[in-house]
Amino acid sequence: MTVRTRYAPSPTGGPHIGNIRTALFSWLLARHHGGQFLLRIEDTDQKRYDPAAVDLIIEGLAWLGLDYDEGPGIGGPYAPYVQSERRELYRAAADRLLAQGDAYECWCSSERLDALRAEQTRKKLPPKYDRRCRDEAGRAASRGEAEAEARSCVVRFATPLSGAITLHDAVRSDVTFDLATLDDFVILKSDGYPTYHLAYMVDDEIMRISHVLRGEEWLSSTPRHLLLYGALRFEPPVIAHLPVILGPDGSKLSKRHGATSVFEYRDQGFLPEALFNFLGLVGWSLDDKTEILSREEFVQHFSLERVVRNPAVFNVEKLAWMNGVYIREMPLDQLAERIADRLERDLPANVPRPVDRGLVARITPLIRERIKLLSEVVDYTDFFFTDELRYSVEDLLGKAYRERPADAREALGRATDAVSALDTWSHDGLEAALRALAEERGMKAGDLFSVVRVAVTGRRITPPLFESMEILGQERCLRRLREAAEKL
RNA sequence: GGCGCCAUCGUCUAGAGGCCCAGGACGCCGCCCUUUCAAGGCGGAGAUCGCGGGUUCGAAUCCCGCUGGCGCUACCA
Repeated sequence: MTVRTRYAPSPTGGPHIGNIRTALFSWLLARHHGGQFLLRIEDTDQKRYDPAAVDLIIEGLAWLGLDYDEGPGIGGPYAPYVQSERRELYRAAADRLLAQGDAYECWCSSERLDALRAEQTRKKLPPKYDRRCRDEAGRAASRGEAEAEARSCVVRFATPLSGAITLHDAVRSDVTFDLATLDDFVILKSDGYPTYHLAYMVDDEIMRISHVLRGEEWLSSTPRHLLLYGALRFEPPVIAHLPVILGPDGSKLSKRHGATSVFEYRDQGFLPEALFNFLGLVGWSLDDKTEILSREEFVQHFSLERVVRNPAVFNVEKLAWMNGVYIREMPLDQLAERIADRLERDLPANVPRPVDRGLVARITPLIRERIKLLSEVVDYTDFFFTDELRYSVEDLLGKAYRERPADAREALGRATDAVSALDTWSHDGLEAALRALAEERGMKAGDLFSVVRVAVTGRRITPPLFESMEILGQERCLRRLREAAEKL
């Protein structure tokens, strides 16, 4: 049997970190077995439909490198891959169930349903549809009312009133459900669109999906699905419910916890490689020590057996650490390219674009072990690109010269002299000259370097000073040193 | 309220009866290196394995109960 999995998001917004983890696991499973991974858009809820979402979902998958074999845009043997374009299929399935007596039309108004629910909740009873339309008489009555108001009907599945059904979940032990707790759920809405329950399985059947991976929030609706598979005579796929991803407070990860869209992480300067690695480890592990795995290693080792059952809190700090690891391990030329892209967007508007790639290439080795996120780049490097340094006198003096600005001024003056006397402008020449100066004047080398640092870069935290000065060049450094002295 | 899932350091996890008075990683704290900041090296604190009962010569690992957290309970997915 060839393994075919899919990512079937509802286009209601950008790709959520939780959904994308499910996509990642599904992709991994398919790739591990040399099978196929498909993308299918489940746009059956017109009220929440967001037309921009489909492109965002596709872009998010591409950014993470989750390529799909069939889906919108690229087609495939079971096209179309968008549910709103497949409505006759669901209608036909519903008709079959109607004909078999496994489903019935329900003409109840939403007002009646709401009132019913309210009443049940008030009495502390489980809210369930009362099956008024399940028998002929009730249905006729409801239908009369509905036609008077020109309302149409929904189709409900007729669940067995008793019995039990058990799910053999691929990551959990068997889960048994009491059918008496179920109600007759809607499979076809009054607007003619199917609900998720009907739509996904009709498509999975047609598209020959072998494994369904989804979030644990679906576990409680699985007994309905099992019933539906049976009534439709579908062979159920392997079903695996993945643990939910939690926010720091232990509730399901959502907007109020901060970033939930993969694009928010991208914009914060996370690398797709790092997010891939990190997400691959939320709910799955290789062994007792491996943290860093390449895409290929994930594909090679991934298995449903090692998916954990317990929910996981999303640990952004660890993701940031991992991002740093990826930044440090990335080949310099590749990193330089990403840094250049990032600078184009983060540098002040008056810095000419495109940024000087040669310059970026020289800077990259100086900052690569100092940054965890691409977003930190600009603060480390802006002084290479602009002469508008904004620092205060306090920054310049630092702790060492706070009480004696005159000494700082003198130090700067002597440093300027020492450095202007240099005939070769190199970092070791600079260091030798300034160390000699400190020695000669009885200054702490660190104190001297610190004033020079702020004078030349405008910042207290910078890449290595002498390398930076070498790149900046003699002329610019001298000018900045003099400007600094004038401030005192 | 009902149904269901889950339960090992703050967090992610390893652990499928003796190898565990519990291993790794992030974070945290020291020290070293050092021109700032990092990175790196070394070391440390941190979990009586939610609680209570069993089973067993022996339990984090099996069983039962409890508690807690979470999820679902829509003509949303």
